[in-house]
Amino acid sequence: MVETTRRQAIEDAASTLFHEHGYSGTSVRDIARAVDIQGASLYAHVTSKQDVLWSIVEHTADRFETAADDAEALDRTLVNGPGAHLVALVRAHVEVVTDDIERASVFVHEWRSLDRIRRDSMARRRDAYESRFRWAISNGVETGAFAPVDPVATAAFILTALNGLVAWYRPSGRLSPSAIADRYADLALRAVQPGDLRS
Amino acid sequence: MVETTRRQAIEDAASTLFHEHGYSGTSVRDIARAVDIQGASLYAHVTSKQDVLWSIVEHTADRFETAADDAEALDRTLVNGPGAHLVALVRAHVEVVTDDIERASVFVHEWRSLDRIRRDSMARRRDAYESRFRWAISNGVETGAFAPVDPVATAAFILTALNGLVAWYRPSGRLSPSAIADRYADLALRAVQPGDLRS
DNA sequence: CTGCCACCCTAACGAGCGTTAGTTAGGGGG
DNA sequence: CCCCCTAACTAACGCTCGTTAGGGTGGCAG
Repeated sequence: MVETTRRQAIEDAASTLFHEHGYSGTSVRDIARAVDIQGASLYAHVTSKQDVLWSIVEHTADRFETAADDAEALDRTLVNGPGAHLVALVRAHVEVVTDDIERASVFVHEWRSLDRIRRDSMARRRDAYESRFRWAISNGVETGAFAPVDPVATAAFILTALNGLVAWYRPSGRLSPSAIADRYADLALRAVQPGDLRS
Repeated sequence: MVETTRRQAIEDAASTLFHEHGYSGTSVRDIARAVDIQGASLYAHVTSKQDVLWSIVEHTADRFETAADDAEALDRTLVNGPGAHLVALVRAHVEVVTDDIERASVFVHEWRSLDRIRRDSMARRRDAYESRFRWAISNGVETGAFAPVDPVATAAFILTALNGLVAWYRPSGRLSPSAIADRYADLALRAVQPGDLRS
């Protein structure tokens, strides 16, 4: 990662540490040490520890939303059907996560450490994001393209599976990001596939 | 929750607080306050904060393993086929989570806060547990009962979806534990169902 | 040469951390 | 009546926390 600004280097270091030890488990001096600076010197670049967390979380929220926007725009749901729509959302999500697990992990787990106002605003954005999945699913259910699954539970199931990537994905692992995207898109699509179950 | 011993009350309170604010985000004095005691007085019942976490995590690990044991014993895999096996594992997991989300949540998220030795031992147990899912899946793939999915990625997908329950399940929510178990078992089974995908 | 600005330093603040030590109050059994 | 046990207390330890204040240095623009 080639840093352009000091501020960016700090956020990168903070992302790594928040990912590994959580927000509460990371001290300002830990972050400073990672960029070879005294703890107090951080405050020349940053207004507070909260501010660093917020910056990471908000930026990552933007990335997820933009990726979903692009996927939906490119895919033109109405033309390609609900299956393609769901697959596009899944692939977009996997790509954002694997492109920067550390920030994605902070986004997924540490938003609870935001102060009340910011946490509430982030909760709304997360809910709106989840609604895209709910809508894609209920749309497929209504048209008969999908099995008659519960859209809310199904969206939660799929989305938490996608977010679970942050717990096990490693760039050096066996599966490349695109291989994971393939498998996860396949699993998500199968999960809503119509037909009687052979148990 | 009717407490029998003081120690149990402390672990209950700690589970709630660890669930809400994480291990690092919870102080010994926070736990003490929740049971109406001075911070230092906790140490009459507990040897350290780590010890409380370990106790919660280990006990919950036992519960997951026992539930899976029972499910497999009751289901007699070889008789009922891989689909029933996978469904039994999924239902057992959902039941443990919904029976005590707070402890389950601590188990899922806070095991990283254990000291090295205990964390390593817990990592091994988690891996062994995940292997049950991998085995059930690869077994189904080999016999042709399931689609030719990647057992490792699929087990991770399903298991992280199940663990994701701790992020959204509330006892007062719309769906009862058994309704969730139904839906999640259905989704997991569909995800490995053979057949060409309609996208 | 001067002034500014980005950058980092040391020192310190008050609060809180996990934990130890020593003590006290109350109650049941010999 | 005394003894010990349980369960809690207060006080304090050394350390770390997030954050503020104020000062210094080096390079670039005027």
